Amino acid sequence: MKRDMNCPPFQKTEEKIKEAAKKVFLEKGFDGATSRDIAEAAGINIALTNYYFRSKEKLFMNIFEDMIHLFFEGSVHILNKPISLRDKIVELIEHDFELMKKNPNLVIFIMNEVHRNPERLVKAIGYVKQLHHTLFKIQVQEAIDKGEIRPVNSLNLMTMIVASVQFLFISKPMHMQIWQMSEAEFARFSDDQKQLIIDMVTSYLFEPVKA
Amino acid sequence: MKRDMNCPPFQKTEEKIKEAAKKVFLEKGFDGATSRDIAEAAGINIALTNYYFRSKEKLFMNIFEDMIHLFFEGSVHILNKPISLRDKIVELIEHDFELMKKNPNLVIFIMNEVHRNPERLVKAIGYVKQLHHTLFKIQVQEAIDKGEIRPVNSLNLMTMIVASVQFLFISKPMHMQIWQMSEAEFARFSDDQKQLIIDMVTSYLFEPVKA
DNA sequence: TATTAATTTAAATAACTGTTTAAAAAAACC
DNA sequence: GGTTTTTTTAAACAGTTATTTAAATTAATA
Repeated sequence: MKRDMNCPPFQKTEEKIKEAAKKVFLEKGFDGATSRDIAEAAGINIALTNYYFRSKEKLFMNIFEDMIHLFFEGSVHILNKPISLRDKIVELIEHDFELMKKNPNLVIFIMNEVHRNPERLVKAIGYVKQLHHTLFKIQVQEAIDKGEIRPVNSLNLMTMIVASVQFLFISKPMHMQIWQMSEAEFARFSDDQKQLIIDMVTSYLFEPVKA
Repeated sequence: MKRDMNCPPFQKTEEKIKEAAKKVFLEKGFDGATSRDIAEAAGINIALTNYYFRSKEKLFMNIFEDMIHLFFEGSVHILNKPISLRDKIVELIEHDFELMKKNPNLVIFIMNEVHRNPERLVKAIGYVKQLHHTLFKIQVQEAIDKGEIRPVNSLNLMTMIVASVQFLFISKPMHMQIWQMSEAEFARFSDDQKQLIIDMVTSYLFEPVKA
């Protein structure tokens, strides 16, 4: 007879595997991670990963989709919030920063896996189509028309913003190695960087220029 | 008796292997690339990679060091050129852009391998210590003291610049997928992005602000 | 409690990994 | 031309890979 899917044992192991797999995949990537790595990190038998997820590839895609979701959902939400353009830009930067602080190797993981296998993104993407038409895009165009900000393509602007934030965390290991930074020093450097980004972007856009 | 190391056959195979290995490693990374991949790409027997480079790890490090060198040498040179700060910033951005155009997956390769194994950077780094004291750093400080530019930490400024350029190419596969760009469209988008970076950075630094 | 289903285990699978071997081929040297 | 050295090859190596099997254990059900 069928088993109640809500009882602890089932959920617990499957969740344990997912958590372990997320950790290992984010650290080592798909190619660098082995089924045994994941099983060991989860403290379970190797066969269980395939019992619950059928294959390494399926387990990976499960987590990859979660990560893509985590990567985009917050930003998409903010891009469509009914707030001023200035506030929106600041909120975008600060949200992205917090996301990166909590998940330091989320970006390098996603970028590397998409680089290795772009087709995977197609399977996981779906709702990201919402990026094509956002309130942000409209607001930028309106602000330009009213002469409130300098003329700028909204996609270029958006790329500039996320580049500044996300590259910092992609290059974190390199920065720490080259400049001999501790975690605390990098955190301080990050905060300075965040402030510079906000300052530079808002100044560039909104500050009136001397004739 | 010893063989003349300058005659064609020796150089040719070793160079063939290096070229193939560079291609494969840059595409798939250390974990994703196999000895057989490289041998096949070079059109040679598998045993030859170990005959010439002793191990996959040694072959990788050989190429990794080249790539680190390629990654830094141009920028370090420009950072120390005796030209104006404004010209230097523009030249830095344009040089990095050209480098990325010619080697689209150089940055994601380096960032990912350093992320996977930071100790490797120590072995390959050496001369990058030159980054610590550059003419650029002095110039920024002088310009601040003279009130010619806004006060800004030179490392933060430098990071901002390379982030904008390099992130674009790290995220190239993602951009092309999400926005359904062709290579040509991405190239155009890149150029717009480059112009925005130059415009934003120089405006922010040099433009006098209305009281 | 007996039975049925779900979960976990150890062991084995076949394919693939980096690396080595020993013999063959090519080149260099006298 | 004959000998020695260097280069290339096919084959095998031992270890690891993802995945499967079939048996053992646990939990659920009636």
